Amino acid sequence: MSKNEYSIRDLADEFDVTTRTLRFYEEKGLLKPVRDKNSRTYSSADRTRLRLILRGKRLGLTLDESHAIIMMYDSQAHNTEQLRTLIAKVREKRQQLIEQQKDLELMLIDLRDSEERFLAALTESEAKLK
Amino acid sequence: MSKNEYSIRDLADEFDVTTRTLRFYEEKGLLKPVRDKNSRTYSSADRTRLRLILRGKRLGLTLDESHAIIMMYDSQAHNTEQLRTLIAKVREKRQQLIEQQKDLELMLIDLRDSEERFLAALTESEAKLK
DNA sequence: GCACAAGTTTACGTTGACGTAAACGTAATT
DNA sequence: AATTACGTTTACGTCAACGTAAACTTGTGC
Repeated sequence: MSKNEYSIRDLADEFDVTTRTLRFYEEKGLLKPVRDKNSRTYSSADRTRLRLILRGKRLGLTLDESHAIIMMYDSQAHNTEQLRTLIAKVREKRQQLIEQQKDLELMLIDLRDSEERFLAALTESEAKLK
Repeated sequence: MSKNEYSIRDLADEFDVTTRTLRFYEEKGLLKPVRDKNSRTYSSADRTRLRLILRGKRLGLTLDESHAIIMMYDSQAHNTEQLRTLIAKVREKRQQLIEQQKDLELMLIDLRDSEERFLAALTESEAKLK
């Protein structure tokens, strides 16, 4: 069974963030470590949330956006109405990411093209050196 | 032949940004419109750069990062040494984007999974209503 | 028992990416 | 000639996401 309690340093080291960042995320309501008056103890749920937050950041999401996604995951929707709006939100977010995926594809194509051009220019340039 | 001169309002409207934003990008060296003392005239090259910048933003790139990419594209590398370092930069950026692509895939999987769960909960919930 | 390493809170500072307001020029319309 | 619409510069304001410094508490080794 994998460990399910972490100190602030454990997480800071594992995810290469500062302790300040972890406290900041807590202040923002993104993490909820248990407080023993002089230290924080993070659960594996906190660890998972942190992983999601940082992944979100790498994709350019704001903390608020990641927060919204996490709350969707953690949601305990009971009635059908709540479930419907929740599903709608999930679909909207997915659609946004799919759009982003297209942008990413385009930028990768551009980069592939330019790499090719520079490679061609390079062989050309080397040829001149006989 | 498509138009190749644009006013600040043309571009602002087309890309749904404010004129302030366009002036800010100019100040940062990202756009270089011709100045006729009382107005800016943007070329189609400026328009292309703006498109790249905004695409970069949607992917979470900073203006500096987009700037770097644009300079790579516009680069007039002559000797083999310049070409080599340029190719290296392009490859590095590509690799970063490929990593981002993986993150995006993971987040999409998570969202698909949660959508499925909520859909299951919804049919469950509806069943109870007989 | 005392240094010291690692934790804590409080609070001001910083950077990026613009927003916003003031104060003004220019060109077209009325 | 005056209003209106759009442009300009200068400069301070703002918000997110932390950085950083100060001042303090709490186990831990020697």
